[in-house]
Amino acid sequence: MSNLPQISDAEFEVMDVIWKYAPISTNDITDRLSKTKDWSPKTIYTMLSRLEKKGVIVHEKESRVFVYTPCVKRDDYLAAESRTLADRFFDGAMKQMVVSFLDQKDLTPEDLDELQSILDKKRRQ
Amino acid sequence: MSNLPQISDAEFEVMDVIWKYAPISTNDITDRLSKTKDWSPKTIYTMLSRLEKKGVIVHEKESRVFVYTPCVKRDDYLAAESRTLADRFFDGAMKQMVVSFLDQKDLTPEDLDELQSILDKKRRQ
DNA sequence: ATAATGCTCTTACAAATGTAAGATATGGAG
DNA sequence: CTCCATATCTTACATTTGTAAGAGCATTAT
Repeated sequence: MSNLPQISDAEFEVMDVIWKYAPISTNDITDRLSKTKDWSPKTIYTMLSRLEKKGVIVHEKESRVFVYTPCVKRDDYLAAESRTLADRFFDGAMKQMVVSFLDQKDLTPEDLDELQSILDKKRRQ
Repeated sequence: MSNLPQISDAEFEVMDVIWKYAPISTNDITDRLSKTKDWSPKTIYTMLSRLEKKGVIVHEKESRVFVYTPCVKRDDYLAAESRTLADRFFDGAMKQMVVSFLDQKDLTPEDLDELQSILDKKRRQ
């Protein structure tokens, strides 16, 4: 589980639906995705094969359709991606990265308050 | 500055040297990179052209060699990348992302203490 | 039983990326 | 003034990604 394969932007979108709704059939996947994306079902099928080839999802035949399940956890992916970001920008120092995020404009004072209390709890554990 | 072009993994490595040492000549770039990477100088030259075509660096001719300077800030890139990550994994909520980072194993109790005090300072501002 | 429908499989093709070789131009050595 | 070293420019080619069309096969409607 430590060496997750690279998945592309478009593949991620598909993956994300699977993470949310698995086990989920091809048709349900295309239905969900067509709400936000303008992709042909054929395109989505290509993504599914590629994801399966990369080993991050598997399918089972349920009656006559395919039903997909992820083989890697979303959290593991997130962890891998954040480590990559930390490696690139902070020489691997997670803490430094978090510090830099605290500086970013996206956080309101209320957010900071909330973070503070979460941190408090966490330190007490 | 809001719409930064996509730069690839390999391009990023080159970019990072330029961010650190600009203004820097082609040769100095290849020298620096050859310490960590096993790339032909030709390969690095290709990266440089692509980065320049993408508009993230510029060069000046200094006597007979090229000297490169970035046109985008590393911090802006970091901000863009972290926003992308937050969009993907937390529907754009930076705060949620920071919270999830606090949960990650990479942070020691000392890190947490330090974060706490940084947060304290920031909230007081 | 056969045709139509609708899944899945195979193939396609352009753009981006990783990786670099060969061609060309130019400043400095002789 | 000519040649060479070396830096830059052009071209190349395999792989990955975005995007999908067409072929093949199985199930259902007639």
